[in-house]
Amino acid sequence: MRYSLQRETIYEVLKATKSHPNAEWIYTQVRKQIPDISLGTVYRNLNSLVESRRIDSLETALKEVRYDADMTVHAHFVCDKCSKIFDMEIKAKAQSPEGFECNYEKHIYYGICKDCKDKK
Amino acid sequence: MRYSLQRETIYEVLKATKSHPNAEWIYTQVRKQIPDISLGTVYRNLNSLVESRRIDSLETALKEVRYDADMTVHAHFVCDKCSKIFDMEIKAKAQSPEGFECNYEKHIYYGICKDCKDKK
DNA sequence: TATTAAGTAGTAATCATTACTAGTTATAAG
DNA sequence: CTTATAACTAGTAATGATTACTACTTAATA
Repeated sequence: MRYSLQRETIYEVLKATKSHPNAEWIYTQVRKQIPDISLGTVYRNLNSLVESRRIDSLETALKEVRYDADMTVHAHFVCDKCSKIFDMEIKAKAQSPEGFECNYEKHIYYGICKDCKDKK
Repeated sequence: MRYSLQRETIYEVLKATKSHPNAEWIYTQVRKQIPDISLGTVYRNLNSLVESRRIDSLETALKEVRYDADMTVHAHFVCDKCSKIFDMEIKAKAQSPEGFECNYEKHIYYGICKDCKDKK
């Protein structure tokens, strides 16, 4: 894989937020630095970053794809009401079956976040 | 929610397999019992079954959506090569964070399954 | 057995994502 | 330093899984 300004900018933008954004948000942010970057480039690089395991992808209950550059092993809590995503410590641990090679793991908890519960 | 033959047939077909199939596969199977069921009906009912928590949905590394009627808490191992999905036990039970209401959880491990490793 | 709101088949529409094309550029070797 | 070339890009067109729509059907209740 060759160096590309577009890919590194995308990575830096994602690294700088804790908001677990979608591709459109990243596109908007990156355009502040590279105004003529194309949305296809954002998607292509997000995919290549996921594939090379520099970032993670996850999805909300409404099947919206979100991204996260924090690769320390942690879980996510996705609010079904406001779609906000919270980082969580890993509380559940499973073990790969004999002979299986596990490369990465995804732990997502779905429910109602504190803010949305309090609003009721 | 009213009874519907289509929904129950979809549920029974999914309940009867351990293959974690996609919507198309379920559609093909259900048509053996209800030949003129429409694909839209399958999607609509899979969504309503997920929403009412009678079934679970998960996705492969290639973003293909799969379904599972086994609602006992367990993890999944998704093979990045052959996309086959394996059930796994979860060793430690998870706990929702303070003030958060967790309704369901998803634990997915991605990697290479035994069969694909042996084939190399 | 009449009412009605939920569900359905069939088809059209959506839209997030991917594919395509002609041009650009990082990188490494001469 | 060239030069070669394969990776990458912008811009746009195409894709396809999923959803929306419409007229019709049916489960459930009184």
